[in-house]
Amino acid sequence: MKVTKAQAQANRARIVETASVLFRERGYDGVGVADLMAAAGFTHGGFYKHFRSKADLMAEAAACGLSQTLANNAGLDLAEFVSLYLSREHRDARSLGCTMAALGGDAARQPEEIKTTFANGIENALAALEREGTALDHVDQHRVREKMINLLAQTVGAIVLSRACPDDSSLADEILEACRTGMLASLLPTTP
Amino acid sequence: MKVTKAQAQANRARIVETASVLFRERGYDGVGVADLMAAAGFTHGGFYKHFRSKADLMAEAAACGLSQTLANNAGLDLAEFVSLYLSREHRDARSLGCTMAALGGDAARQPEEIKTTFANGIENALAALEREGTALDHVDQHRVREKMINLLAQTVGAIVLSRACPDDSSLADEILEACRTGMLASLLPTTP
DNA sequence: TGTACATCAGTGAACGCGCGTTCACTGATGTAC
DNA sequence: TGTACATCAGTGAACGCGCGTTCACTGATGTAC
Repeated sequence: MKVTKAQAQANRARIVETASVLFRERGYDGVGVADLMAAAGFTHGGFYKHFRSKADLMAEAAACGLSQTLANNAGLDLAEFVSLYLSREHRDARSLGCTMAALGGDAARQPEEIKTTFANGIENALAALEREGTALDHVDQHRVREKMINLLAQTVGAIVLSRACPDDSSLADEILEACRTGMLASLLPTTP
Repeated sequence: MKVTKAQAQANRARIVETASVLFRERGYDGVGVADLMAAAGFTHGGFYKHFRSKADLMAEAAACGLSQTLANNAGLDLAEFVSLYLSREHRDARSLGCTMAALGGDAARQPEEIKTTFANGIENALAALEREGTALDHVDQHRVREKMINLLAQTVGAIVLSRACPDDSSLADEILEACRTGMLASLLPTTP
């Protein structure tokens, strides 16, 4: 049952994408190689024709998820980004949402290779945010990067905390609302 | 080898405390019942004399860790809290640091019981922060809770992101610094 | 262009291992008299 | 207060199970002639 080179490459990419989704949904330890391969439409044995180990795939899936997160939010201005990111829809769609929020906590316990991947993902996210922040002329241009780090930390933290609450929890919604309100206000010119 | 009632109760408490530390260090899936009991100074068989299941212990350990976090930061004003929370020392001491930051991401994938425990922990943290925020008379008193949610989300998010970076990463330190600076500034009376 | 053969992506059984959990047992504690 | 017995926290071997990984095999693909 060999397959064309192009097909094999496409299959490999499908495994990585499937993994990036399943890991966000269930965590690195919550997805087995067999689960993963079945979800991608294969049997588990073929896994090692594509990857040296599960850890190797984890690193690739993290890179895939992080760049997908970046692409999902491309072209948004800061207010649009904050509104979408801090929506109930994003919070409830862990498997398709931000990889930093879904797996950032797990990354801390993973090998250096995965942490490096996350650091690159954070840098890329900051670069995109800084581009938008620079466009706001009422923001102190010497502090754009600092402000964008504040913004990223608060949005990621808000999603993490909101998801840690029970599904029907009013606190979960309040966290999103408070951070949305607070951050949108901080993006406006100061009106004393 | 029976043991006095008081001793048994103390042993049980030691298991819960040990668990709350190990879980923060390695995550819920990274600590086995046998590991845990050995770390607490017992053999694994006795575990089920104290707990119905590992999941039961996880909920108790979460409550223990969350209230320990609260106690650790009791009596600090907001500026002191921010400075300590966003220190490298706290970031690097996962096993003794904030449970929300260490396990908040994992809580999202845990049963409702654990999420309820986390929601209570978040509420308690907010209550403590609100008490301090109310003391600052330059803060709009109608928005104290909102501001404290912003503060908690940003501090937790900063630790999560900083820990996701490689150990020697300058980005990891930059995140802490930027959030410390930004938040301490936001706690001062506005000077336009 | 057609034929013969090597390659290798994908299959599915099997591997050792560590997990959560159970269980028969031990022996000091706590209790009944 | 002293003796006999039931209790039960803690022990350590054993359980089934699912994990990551390996392997012999299959058969279409890709290549050499």
